[in-house]
Order: sequence, then structure tokens, then C-alpha cells
Amino acid sequence: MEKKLIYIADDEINICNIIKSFLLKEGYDAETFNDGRSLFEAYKSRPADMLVIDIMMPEIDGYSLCSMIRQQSSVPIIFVSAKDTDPDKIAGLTLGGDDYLTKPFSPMELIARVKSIFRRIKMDKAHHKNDQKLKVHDLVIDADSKEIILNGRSIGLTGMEFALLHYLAINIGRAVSRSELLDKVWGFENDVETRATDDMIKRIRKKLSEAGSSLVIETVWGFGFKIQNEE
Amino acid sequence: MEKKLIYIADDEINICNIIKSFLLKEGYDAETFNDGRSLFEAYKSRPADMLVIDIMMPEIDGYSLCSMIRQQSSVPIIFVSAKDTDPDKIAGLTLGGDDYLTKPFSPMELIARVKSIFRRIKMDKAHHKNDQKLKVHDLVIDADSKEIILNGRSIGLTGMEFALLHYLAINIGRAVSRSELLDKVWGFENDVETRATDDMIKRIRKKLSEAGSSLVIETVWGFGFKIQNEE
DNA sequence: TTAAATCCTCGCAGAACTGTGGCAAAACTT
DNA sequence: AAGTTTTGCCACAGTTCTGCGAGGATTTAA
Repeated sequence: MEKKLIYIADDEINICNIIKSFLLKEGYDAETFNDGRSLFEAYKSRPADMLVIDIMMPEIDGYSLCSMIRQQSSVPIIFVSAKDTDPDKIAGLTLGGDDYLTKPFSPMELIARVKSIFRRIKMDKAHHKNDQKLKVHDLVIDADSKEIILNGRSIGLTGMEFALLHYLAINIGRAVSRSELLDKVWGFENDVETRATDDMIKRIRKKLSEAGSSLVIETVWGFGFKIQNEE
Repeated sequence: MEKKLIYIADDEINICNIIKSFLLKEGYDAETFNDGRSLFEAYKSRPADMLVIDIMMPEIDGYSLCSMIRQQSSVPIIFVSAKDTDPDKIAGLTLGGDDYLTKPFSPMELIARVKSIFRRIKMDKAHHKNDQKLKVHDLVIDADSKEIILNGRSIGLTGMEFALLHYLAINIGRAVSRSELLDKVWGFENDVETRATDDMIKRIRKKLSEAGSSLVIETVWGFGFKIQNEE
């Protein structure tokens, strides 16, 4: 993943530089601007991943900038201002701000809040797509990406191998016969020897153990295969 | 849309009630708890849409509660605490908190922050539908100008190439079959060989690598193509 | 314990699939 | 209309996948 880009706008150059240096130290890319307009122009040509903006600025103030940006983008915005009254904070948050820090503030706290917001976005993204993921023992079976994931790392299964393991996984706890596998995984029009299933199982077992998974595909003697229910 | 449910945990009953009354007035449902354990139990049987929790509580403190909840849920969590030192705030935000308010706080500010977080979640959900500028790895995909931009410079993709890459980008993390691509990118009335997709992919890959992009379009053997989800 | 049935391992070769370069038709420009 | 770009198709080569046979290992049953 590329570095996140964060734009900072404040008319006090020192504040800009302090914030920037802390963000850089945390591994972010950062650009500073001394008024609202220049940040807005920069954002139009190159959108950033987050904005940290002051409220009192020449050209375009923070509130207006926030509103303008919000018309076309959902980029997270953190206000940083010397104005510390409740109405100020409430206005900033209501206009579309994601957070509001009052000066003077601890740079470490700003960093923590930046991270918190990125984490929130990431969680929202992950959760939204998360409907199809199937957890089996130590594996995550992702039908969307057709990947089997162990400890966050994908095990390289071929299409057939994936389809077979997936079928066993959704029928966890039930013994599945070879002929059923041929029907459902290979397709009923396909005529292969029933032993083909054994080959596929063999390969899956090998890859699983090489990858270090604890999942075992049990043989049901004279019948087929099964993944044991957990615990 | 049904009312959002918010759980509040604080050992001071008065605080609970104040927060609850403000939340109710804003149209949320709210339940109060006087220690961490009772909130956790309630959450297990009925998950809420947001948690507002104190740090110093009997049974289970706020930090521990946050960690426990985070193991299974991405529900937003706001800390409300009398502890106002930087390390406290940073700890709370780092452990998985979405915000941190120090007592005494303005109930109106709390409301504004609650709304801000819900708005963020909503924007994240709606994000990939109506955001015109889609970021994928090191590329920016601009649906308006039909341009793919790398480092502020446009890569010269043709219309078909753009449409195909755009479709893969929208479906990032999901393996897309050749036939789906023919349907959605070429249009279902069009009858071309499935290998036409390979040709287009070939050209896109070439242009991407010539432009110096790190984006790779993976082949899903026997199926189609996919852009890997970024970490 | 022994025999029979079944399963696992191994290597291999054919099958299936993909990547590449070239080419020409089609579409678009000038 | 001529030239340029785009795009689909083909053929070939290289890669990956997968079914199969045979022999050894394992389990069941008598």
C-alpha cells in the first residue's frame, strides 16, 4: 500500500511544519498550505487521503473549505483551531468535520486521532464486503477473491482445489461422498473416475500442511471425505 | 431507517442519565449500564450501533472492554473519561476508540461527535458508489474524464481499456470472470470471443508497466482476472 | 493373523489455459 | 479519402493443471 497523503492548511507556518514533521515521522506523506484556496486547488488536481485544517485562514476559511470539499468528496477532515468554544466545535463537526482539536494540542494526540479515523475507514470498508467470508478452523475462505487465507496470507490453490475445499467447508461436519463431489464440484456432465477426487484431496492436504494450517480433511472410509466441526 | 441503538457505560448514574436524555432527544435509542461487564453481556445478546463508555468502571474497565469488543466487532466506540492526560487519550484512541472526550464535557459536543461518526460510516458505505475519483494502489481512476492518473500524469488508455480497468477497480478484491467482463464491459448484445478480454488485459498490463505503475492485474486461472485488495 | 478392500503417493503425459506478437478489419480523425 | 488508432482474432509457444496407472500403505473384516 502506498503512503497516505495528508494535506495541512494553517496560516501559521510553524504549526504547519510541526504537524507535517510528526506526520512524516509516522510514515505519511504530507503537504502544507497557508490558506484555504491553495489547499482546495491542490486537492482538485491531486486528492489527498485526509485534511488537517485550521479555521481562521486567509482567502477561504476552514468552515467554507470544508463545505466546498464535502460537495464532491468524503475525504476525512480534522479541524485544528484556537477557537475552543462549544459552538465552534459543534459547527466544525456538523459541517462535515471528522474531528476537532483545539490549540494548543499534543501532536501525539493528533497522530492518534489521524490513525483512529483511518482505522475507522478501513473497518467500514472491510465490514461492508465481509458478507461472503467463511471461517473454517484457522482458514478464511473468500469466495469473492477465490482465495484461501491463512494468517492473512493467501494459500495458492488452483480453481478445482478451491472449489473442492469450499464445498467441503460449506458442508462442514457432514461426510460428503465422492459421487456427490463429482456432481457438485466437477459438474454432473463430467465423467471422470471417482479417484480424481482423491488426487485433488491429496493436493489440497499437501498445500494445507505446507502452509502450516491445522485443518485436516478426514477420510470417511468407503465413502468420501469430511471436515470436522470445530471444537 | 430504524433508530440507532447506543449503549452507555459509566459508574456515575447521573452521567449515564444525562447522556441518555440527550441522545434520546436526538432520536437515538439508548441503554445505560453501570459497569463494563453488563454492557458486554448486553452487547453479546443484542449488538448496539455505538458505545459511549467511561474508562474507570468496576468489573471491566473501559480499555479492556474496548479490546474485548474489538475482537469481534467494528462498532464505533467513544471514550468519556475524567482522565485528561495525553497518554490516556492516546491509549484510548490506539486501542480502538473512535473518539475521546474528557469530563466535564458539553452534551452538545458529544452529540455532534456521535453524528460525525455516524456520518463517516455512512459516507464510507456510500463511497464506492458515487465517488468519481477512485484510488487503486498507486492509480487514481477518474470516471469523469475517463483517465487513469499515475503521479498526477495521465496514462493513455483507450476507451475499452479504461472501461475494463475501471470495472476491475470497482470490483477490487473480487475475481471477475471473463463472461462477466464481456457482459458488463463489452455489453451483453456484443458477441466476441472470450479471448478478447485477454487481449485487452494484455494491453492494459503493458501500458501500466510502461508507465511504471505497481498495479498488477492477476490472472485467476480458468476463470478471469482480479485486482488484489490493498492491505 | 491374514486376506481383501480401500486409500495414499508418485511420476507422468495429455489437456486446458494463458501470454505474445503479428495482422487485418473496424472505427475514428483529419 | 487517406491516415491513424483501436480492437478482435489467430497461431504458436510456454505454463499450469489434472486425471490416470501402478505400487505401496492402511484399514476393515473374517
